[in-house]
Amino acid sequence: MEKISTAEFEIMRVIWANQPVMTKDIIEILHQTQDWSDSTIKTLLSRLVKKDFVVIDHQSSKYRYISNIDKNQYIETEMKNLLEKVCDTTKMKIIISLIEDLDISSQDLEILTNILNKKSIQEKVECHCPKGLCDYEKV
Amino acid sequence: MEKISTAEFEIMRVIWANQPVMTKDIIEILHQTQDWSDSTIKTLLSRLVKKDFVVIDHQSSKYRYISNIDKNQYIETEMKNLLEKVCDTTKMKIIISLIEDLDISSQDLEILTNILNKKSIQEKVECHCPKGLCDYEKV
DNA sequence: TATTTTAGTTTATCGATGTAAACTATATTT
DNA sequence: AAATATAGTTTACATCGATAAACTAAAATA
Repeated sequence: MEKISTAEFEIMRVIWANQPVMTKDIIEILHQTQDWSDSTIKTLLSRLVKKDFVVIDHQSSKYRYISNIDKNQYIETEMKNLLEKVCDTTKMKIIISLIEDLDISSQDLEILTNILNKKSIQEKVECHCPKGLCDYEKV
Repeated sequence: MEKISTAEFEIMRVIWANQPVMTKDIIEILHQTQDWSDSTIKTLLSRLVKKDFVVIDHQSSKYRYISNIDKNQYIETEMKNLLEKVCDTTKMKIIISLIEDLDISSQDLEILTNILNKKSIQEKVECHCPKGLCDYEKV
């Protein structure tokens, strides 16, 4: 999958939060946090369009940008990719560490509890690492 | 923090799983999965040493490499960085999605349940996004 | 110790990313 | 329609990452 670079992500943030939005506004909003020239922002924006993360909404003969991917979906996918890099036996432990730092609403807790109740719990989770590439006993 | 690039990460995998390990073995193991020349592997290895992710274990006058960071710790940090990019109100929802795809052992379930029980649950989690940069109502 | 192995270093090329000036085109307003 | 504001494109350059050849150094072994 194409990736969104760090700088490009800052553009995406603005689009996600304000779409449909025009260049002028993107520039204005970013000037509050980034010390970038207008040109830089335009370059990044055009790269995002080229990568198809952003599309142009051509209503009323104006250029207004809208995102072509869901932010949370994108982050979730990236997180999944990271999780794939560790042994199956360790994934849940990492998730638990993340949860320790989060605020939880009663609603989310309920959803989570439901999922946990429905899940089939195993005595032991199997490691599926390729030979010579597992480290779970060593970490 | 310095980052481990995609290619470098493949070297780290081998080191984590086989440390202390010497270049020859790293090369041999990687040849099973990567179509890289020996040179490439050596270059990547030297960059990792330079970035201090890997150090040399100089026992018995041999070069043996060992990692200087914990793998799970590294992945966890990267995941935290990703989570920081979304609104506080959404973080837990993403984590829940991740959990849906994971196998859970009874032990991990117990740990998680304990943590959840101890956590103070809020009626609603507050959004702390900077003005004009939140999208939680729009996603 | 002379010869092989195995390692480590230097140098290089190519594509992606960060950053931006300059130039062209299209809307909007006068 | 002319003038101005806004947008979009081209070009550029420096740095970083992926990839690797070539060369040097240090172990291991014959």
